Amino acid sequence: MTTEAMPSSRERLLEAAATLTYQEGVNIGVDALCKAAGVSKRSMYKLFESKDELLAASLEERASAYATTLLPATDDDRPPRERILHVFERAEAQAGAPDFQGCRYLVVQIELKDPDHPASQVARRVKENLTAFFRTEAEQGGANDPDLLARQLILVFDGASARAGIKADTQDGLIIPTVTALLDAAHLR
Amino acid sequence: MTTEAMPSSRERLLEAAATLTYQEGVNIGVDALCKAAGVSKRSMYKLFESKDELLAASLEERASAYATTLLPATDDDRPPRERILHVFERAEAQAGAPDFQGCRYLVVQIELKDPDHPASQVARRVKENLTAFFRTEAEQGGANDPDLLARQLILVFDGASARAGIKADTQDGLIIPTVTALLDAAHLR
DNA sequence: AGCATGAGAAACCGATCGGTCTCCATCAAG
DNA sequence: CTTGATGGAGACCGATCGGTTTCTCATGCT
Repeated sequence: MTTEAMPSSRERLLEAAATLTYQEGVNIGVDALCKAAGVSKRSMYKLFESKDELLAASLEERASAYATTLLPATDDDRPPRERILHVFERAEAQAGAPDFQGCRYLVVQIELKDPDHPASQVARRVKENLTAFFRTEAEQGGANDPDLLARQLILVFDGASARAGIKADTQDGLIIPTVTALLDAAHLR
Repeated sequence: MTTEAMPSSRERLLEAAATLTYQEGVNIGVDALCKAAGVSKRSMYKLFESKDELLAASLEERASAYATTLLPATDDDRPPRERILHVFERAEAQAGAPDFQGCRYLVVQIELKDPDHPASQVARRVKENLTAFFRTEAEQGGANDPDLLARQLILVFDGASARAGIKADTQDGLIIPTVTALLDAAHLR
């Protein structure tokens, strides 16, 4: 039972990195991260090569949970249209949270302008996986141009995330009609 | 003639701030800004209250040129649909530039998470003006729900900007079909 | 009991942050 | 020529950056 109650230094660092870089930006200091995690810098630098690697690892660790949250369950046998809409319903729900600042995988790529940064590479992979899901569904659903539809959907997904992150729009009643219009235009079943 | 040849310290600072914060992020140092502008810190702090105000002023100064570039000419009497598409054609052209990093007014709001930052306020106003243009055109064009269409369009606009900024998509043949689908769905003339 | 290991606290490193201040060269008015 | 205002160069301020090192102490193994 103690296995759950006491997260390791590594887990606490990953948690603090995910939370603080999301709230404060990637320029948050190593001192602040370690203090929040209750871990000394010495220990941190034994567990991770650098701050950059810590940031990348914290994104990596959340990647599967992120996919699980957004994507329909593996035994979900609804048609592609509903499976795609499911993703946007989840996204809309997330965007409604008061502390939502936009999809972390988008934000981190914008803040770190370097595409070669380890964290940027993790973020890019996460987005590519989501796009691949859209493309597969678009093919399954017989869309006119599955690749175009997938690109349109990730475009709307990231746009909604960015707009919600800067609190430019409540998004109420915005995303679903937009996605529906695109699905209709592609004649997706 | 000398009026053009020799930009003032103020102009050089605004230019350097716009260029460097766009390329390197808002965390670029004051030293670097002043060095790039060929202006001493002493002079900079006489011309501007703070780095934050310099950043805000540099965004403000580009705002009208930004609108002029994107929006159709005042004597452009094409129907709303073409006037809206004009904006996205311009945006697509900008996104194709090799050094394009996404709309600066979006990026600056994401990087400065504080909505009260003077630069964030300038950026928000610029976006609101663009949204207002979309809404006006949507009304003129008899869209089903002009407000919804305007929100959808700015959503796509920012999404495309963000995706292009992180170089996630070339955007070739993506934006125009997407916007067209939304205009059709809204039955815009 | 003795000793190696590991980790936390914190000093320390050079660099840079935003911002202020001193020094000095320039230049125009008298 | 003298004087005073201007502004550039850059030292300087305390704070913080990412990262390293020292010191200390608790733990556990033999």
